[in-house]
Amino acid sequence: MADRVRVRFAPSPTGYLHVGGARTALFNWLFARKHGGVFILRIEDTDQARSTEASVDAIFEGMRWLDLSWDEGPGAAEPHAPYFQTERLPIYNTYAEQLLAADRAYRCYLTAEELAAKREEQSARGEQPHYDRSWSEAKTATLTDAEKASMRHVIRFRAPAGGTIVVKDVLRGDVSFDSATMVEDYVLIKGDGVPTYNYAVVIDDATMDVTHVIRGDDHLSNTPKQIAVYEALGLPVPIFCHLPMILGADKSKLSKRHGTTSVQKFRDDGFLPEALINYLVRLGWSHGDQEYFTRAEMIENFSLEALNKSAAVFDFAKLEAMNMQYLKEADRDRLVELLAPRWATLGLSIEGRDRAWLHKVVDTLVERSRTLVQLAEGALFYFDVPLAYDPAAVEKQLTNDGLAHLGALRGRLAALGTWDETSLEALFKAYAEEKGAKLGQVIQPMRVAMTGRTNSPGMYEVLALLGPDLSLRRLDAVLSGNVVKA
RNA sequence: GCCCCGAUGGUCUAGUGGUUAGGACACCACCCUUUCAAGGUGGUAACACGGGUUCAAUUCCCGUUCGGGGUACCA
Repeated sequence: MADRVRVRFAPSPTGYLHVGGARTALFNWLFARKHGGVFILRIEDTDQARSTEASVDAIFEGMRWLDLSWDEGPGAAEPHAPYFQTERLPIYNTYAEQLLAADRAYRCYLTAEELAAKREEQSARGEQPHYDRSWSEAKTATLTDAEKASMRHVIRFRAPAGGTIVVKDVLRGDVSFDSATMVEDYVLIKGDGVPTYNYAVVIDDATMDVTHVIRGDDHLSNTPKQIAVYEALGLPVPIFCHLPMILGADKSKLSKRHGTTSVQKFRDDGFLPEALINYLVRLGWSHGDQEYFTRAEMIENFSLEALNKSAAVFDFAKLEAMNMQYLKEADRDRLVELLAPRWATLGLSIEGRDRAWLHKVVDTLVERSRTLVQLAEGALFYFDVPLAYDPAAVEKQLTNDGLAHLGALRGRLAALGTWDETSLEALFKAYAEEKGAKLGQVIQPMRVAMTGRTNSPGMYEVLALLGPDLSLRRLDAVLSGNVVKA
């Protein structure tokens, strides 16, 4: 076995990149980086019916977005090519032949229908459905060579007669399984010549010199089956680390019905990749009380031993809170870049807009937005577009009194020499004092006139960013009753 | 059914054979305040249960309960 750490992420391309998979990839990636090891990406596409090319692309795209680069695999170095299981069929066959020759595997000519029928009978008799090992002995003698060659069959593993198989797991310690009950004569190569997961994963990890298998908890129970194959082949067994699962609010395995689980969807929903990564790394791993980590800090402090053993419930609210913190600290130019296409979809163009103006717009919105979506939508009123006035806001603030204030303010604003926050603040305060009104009584109607809503960033900064022209036009529209509610 | 894993506030978690059981999110209150946020301060809230071991168990052991996973020609 290689003395250098070699780990892998081996997703099945049967959908988008799931956050659970992303976290598994992240832990593998961190472990590799921490130990100067190699991070491999392998595509487990043996499920012909469900695997799609689009999913493969989604995995690449998701990994790249999260900045989880792989050292070996598609598009990277390929010393152990190929990295798609469906392209490795000859390799699985070579080892299967070896197993066959050593009588650690045998061909089973039972058809899927016959198998199903037997299972049904067993259930009817109150037994647990199981393969009865009917082809375990040299029954092939009853078949001619021609028949053997032409008949569709599977290759089954000849499970060890008995004994205990111990899975050495970094997190759970030594987990013992009784091989008599846990390892049956399971299918290695399916009737269509494609290997099953439990077999392919062994051959791949062994031939790719994987030293540590870091994967989801759901694979722990299958590990003894895999170890039995390593042993039958005399291959070195890697070190295992089974990660706790990620659950939904109802404590069942996290799935679509609990909310977003696709990495791409999180991106589309306006999350920053570093926020998702930071949230994910804290799901099952911790370093004291620290909540926020830079990539360098994660690598620096990561260790398998510090992983948590119990499953974790995915908390969307906490992810959002983290995203807001990352949004606040994000480079403003980068945010503008990310926002531009979103604004474009909303019909807003930043063409010709001053960079400083855009930065200021983002500044006023960033601490009241949990996602880029909220940020993009929240900026609508800053652009010269017709506003959709919130009916409740209009009713509450554009009253006779409110309108009267706005009317009185109109002239003063038009006459304002320097249109900036300081001057605007002075103007409003002087006016309110003069009228003996509370600031809120004059600012709230103004807010509704300028933004169509009762809540917004500070009024002075909003007006300053709107500029005198647009501000006055909106004021006039409201004063003339030209208000479109929505 | 059988096998395996797990259990600290609602959620993510820190932690210890003797602690006022700590932090974060969420929630509540107050402060700030032109609204909404953000920010600040404070608060409600947890060691699943039963047995052991021990001077002392949240911590170690066993059992129970509950949760999760596996038991495919899915991965």
